[in-house]
Formats: sequence, structure tokens, C-alpha cells
Amino acid sequence: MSTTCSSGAHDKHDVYAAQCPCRDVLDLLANKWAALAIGALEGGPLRFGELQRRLQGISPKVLTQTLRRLEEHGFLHREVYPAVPLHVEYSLTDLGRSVAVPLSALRTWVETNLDQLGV
Amino acid sequence: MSTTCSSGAHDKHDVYAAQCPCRDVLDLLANKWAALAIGALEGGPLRFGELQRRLQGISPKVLTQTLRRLEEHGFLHREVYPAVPLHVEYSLTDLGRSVAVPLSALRTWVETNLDQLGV
DNA sequence: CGGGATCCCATATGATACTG
DNA sequence: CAGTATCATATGGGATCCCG
Repeated sequence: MSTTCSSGAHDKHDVYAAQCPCRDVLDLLANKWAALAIGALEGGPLRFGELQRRLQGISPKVLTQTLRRLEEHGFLHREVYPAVPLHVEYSLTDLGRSVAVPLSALRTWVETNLDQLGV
Repeated sequence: MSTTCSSGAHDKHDVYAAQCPCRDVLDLLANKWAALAIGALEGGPLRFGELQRRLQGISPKVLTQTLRRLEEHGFLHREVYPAVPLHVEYSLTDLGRSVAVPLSALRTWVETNLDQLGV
């Protein structure tokens, strides 16, 4: 077994444990848009509209939801510049840059191995 | 920009493109159980019941759904041994073992950085 | 043992329109 | 510009029971 599957000792860091908070984090990252949003911010801060343009097909409502959840968990930072017209920038935190690494690896895997799949 | 965000040239391998099949694959992996199931099989073939015990909290219906989808996409193989009682084994294909790498990295990241998150 | 069949709900996702 | 408000839908997920 590669990962901890013992279940019983220290479930707190075992994604396979039912009540492990790890699962919440994994669920947060494992949705249709979170991984894409984080990846889009790897190149530097972006504004709401720029993000919406990059994440093709996302609606403003869903984009807001996604960004808010990621912000609550400390993956990204939201900076408001009070001006007219309004200016808001989203950027990765250290934690966000950290998780961006494995997420990028996954995205890259998909793009690279797409032809192996019957899609 | 780290990944391809140009959108216009070869969207076929750009997860950010709306109609890219990459997205379907990413969505397949990005659900509550798929990544866990693949990880559980990294140590070798497992039977249905064993999988259900490892993926704590999953119902038989959802486990079946998860396994079927992964099988359809070529990530794992389902082998039936006609005997009484019935014996069915699930194992990773080459493709499954391949994608298990980035997925493990993600799971490990979560388990490792859990304390950095307010959970 | 390994599911299939059902019923049901929560939530993620979506399309559109509107506003500070 | 950057969202919020609404309404609608899809589907993932869960619980239970049953069957070969």
C-alpha cells in the first residue's frame, strides 16, 4: 500500500478515513473549476473578467463561488482597488502556489495522455 | 502562463478550452471518489468488498458507478472469476498506473499540508 | 460476494438579467 | 467592472432492499 490505509491510528491525515478533514480539501479541489482557476493564476494575478475569459464556459455566479471557496481555504487572495470602474485582483497565496504544483501535474497529464483515451 | 491558454489554435489539448475533451477527463477524475479509488488500487488488485472497506463511507451503488466510469475510460480493468461465491477483481491498467502518479501527488499534498489549512 | 433496482435529496452547475 | 439575484436542471451521492 502506498498511502496510509490503516484506518484506526491517526485518521487525521488519511484521505481514506471517512471523517478526515483531508476529504473536504480534496473535495474542494476536485470540482469542475477549482483546479483550473488555480492553474490560471499561476502566471500572476488576474482580474475577475480575465479569469472568466480564461475559464471558458464558466458563468459569473459559479466563478464567484469557486473563488470564494478557494479564498476561504487560503489558496488565493482577493484584493479590491476602490476605483471607478471597480478593479479586483485575484492572486495565489503561498499555499495556493504550493498546491498548484500537483494540480498542474494532473492537468499536464490529461493534456499529454489525451490521445490514449477514447475521447 | 504555464499552460496553453491561447485558445484558438489547437484546443484539443487545452483544458481551458470549453469544448476540449480534456475537460471530460478532468471532470471524471475530479469527483469525490475517483482519485481515491485509483489510489487504493496502486498497491495491487482489489475486490469489490475490499475497495468498499478502504473507501470509507462509499455506498455500493456509488462505488459501482465510480468503477464503471473509470473502466470505460481505460483506467482500470475488471476481471470476473466465475465461482461461488462470485469473485471480481479490479486492477489498474497501464493508463491507470500512469495517472495514479499525479493523483498520488495531490493526495500526498493534502495529507501533508492539512495543518496549514484551517480545518 | 458483488452488485442491480429504486427512491430521494443536496448541491454543483447553468443561463439570464440586473445593479452598486 | 465585478459581481448578485433568480430560476431551473443535471447529476452526484446516499440509503435501503433485493437478487443470482
